[in-house]
Amino acid sequence: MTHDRRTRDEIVEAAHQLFYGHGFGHTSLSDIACTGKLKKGNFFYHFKTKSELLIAVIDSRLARSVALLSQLEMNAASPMQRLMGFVRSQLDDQGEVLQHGCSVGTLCIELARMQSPVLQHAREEFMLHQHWLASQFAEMGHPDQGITLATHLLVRVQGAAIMAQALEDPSIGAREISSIACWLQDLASHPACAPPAHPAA
Amino acid sequence: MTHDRRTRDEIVEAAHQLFYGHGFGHTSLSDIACTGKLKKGNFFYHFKTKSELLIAVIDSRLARSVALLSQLEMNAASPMQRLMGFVRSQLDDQGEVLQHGCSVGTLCIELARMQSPVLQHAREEFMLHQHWLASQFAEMGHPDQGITLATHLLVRVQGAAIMAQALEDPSIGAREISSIACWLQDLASHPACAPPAHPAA
DNA sequence: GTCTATACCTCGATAGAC
DNA sequence: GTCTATCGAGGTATAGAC
Repeated sequence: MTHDRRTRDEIVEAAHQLFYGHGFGHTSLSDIACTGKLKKGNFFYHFKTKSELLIAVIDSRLARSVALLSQLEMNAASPMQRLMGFVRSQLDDQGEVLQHGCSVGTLCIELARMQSPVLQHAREEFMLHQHWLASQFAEMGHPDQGITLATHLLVRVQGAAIMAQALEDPSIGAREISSIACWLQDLASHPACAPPAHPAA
Repeated sequence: MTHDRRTRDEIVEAAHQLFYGHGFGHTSLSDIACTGKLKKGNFFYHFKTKSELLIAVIDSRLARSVALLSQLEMNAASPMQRLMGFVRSQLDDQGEVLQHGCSVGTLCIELARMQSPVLQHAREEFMLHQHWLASQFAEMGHPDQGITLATHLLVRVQGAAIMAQALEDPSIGAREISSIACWLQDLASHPACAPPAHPAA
């Protein structure tokens, strides 16, 4: 039972790494088997299909995201600090995002193109981020535009991740961090009712 | 000879559509054969490998991009109008980009994950856009920051395309167009030597 | 629970008739 | 130049011994 659970988690972790680095479609069960100690034929004791394995991977990512966000809330006092903490966690020079792209974004794109029903589940991580960011913007004094501003922030983070990966230039991440910081500064100094200069509709 | 060329072009066009909509890896030669009149086994008279077909598709896309950019130069008088013309061409509500993502961005991501040598070729379209945009920014009075500003613009466009596709919400494109318009307005009203408020490093 | 062996499929690519 | 037939590799998934 417990042993069951542990090897299952090991499979999920190995799959997470490979799906992230090479994509879902281009990762075979043999690839996953190679990294671990298990043989290929044994996956189907733990998961009925490859898609079910993917769902488990997404669940594990969601749990990580929840942990990250709550850690940001504990470590940063102001909404502005929390927002910048989020941005840095995504676009850190050392992080994987600039190298492999954002795991959520790239997965969603791949699943959308495959017309996979799992897309809906993968999307939940985006929405988790979106609503957390929106609540930070609300606390900053922009309750009505929370979702809009959150989406705009995600647009920038995703765009930076793509361009950094496509052009193999991690400095794009650092530059976008600075740019976002400027934007948030502007936003914070605006009164709540006035339309903010930038991501307004 | 001429007939040769025409069926070849038809294959390239069909492949372009399918690679765009479903990705390179998830499009089989059988899929391409289904849309056209040719049988599968016949591809290899026109292309030695599937990768070679991909290169031909990229070449055709590059030609289209060149045509688009020169058309923008003809139709718009000011750099600002040209920049906005570019942004609209990418994020137009009717366009394919919001539905399928940007063809360049999604292809680069997929090829990077496959560690395909063709990535370098696919990247050329990004660089074409990047340098054209940079020259527009230079003409607007920001010659030193041309590439930086161009990259930032691409970050936003790519990000909007990803988020629109991932969340299946095309309105993200329209909102990002407005946001970029505001940013460019700000930029235009700044003197060349002063650091612009937003995408500065 | 983990292994080996294998069924069954689809893919990219080749061979050779026409 | 286009067709049919087919090969070999590699994929997901299953069966059954241990």
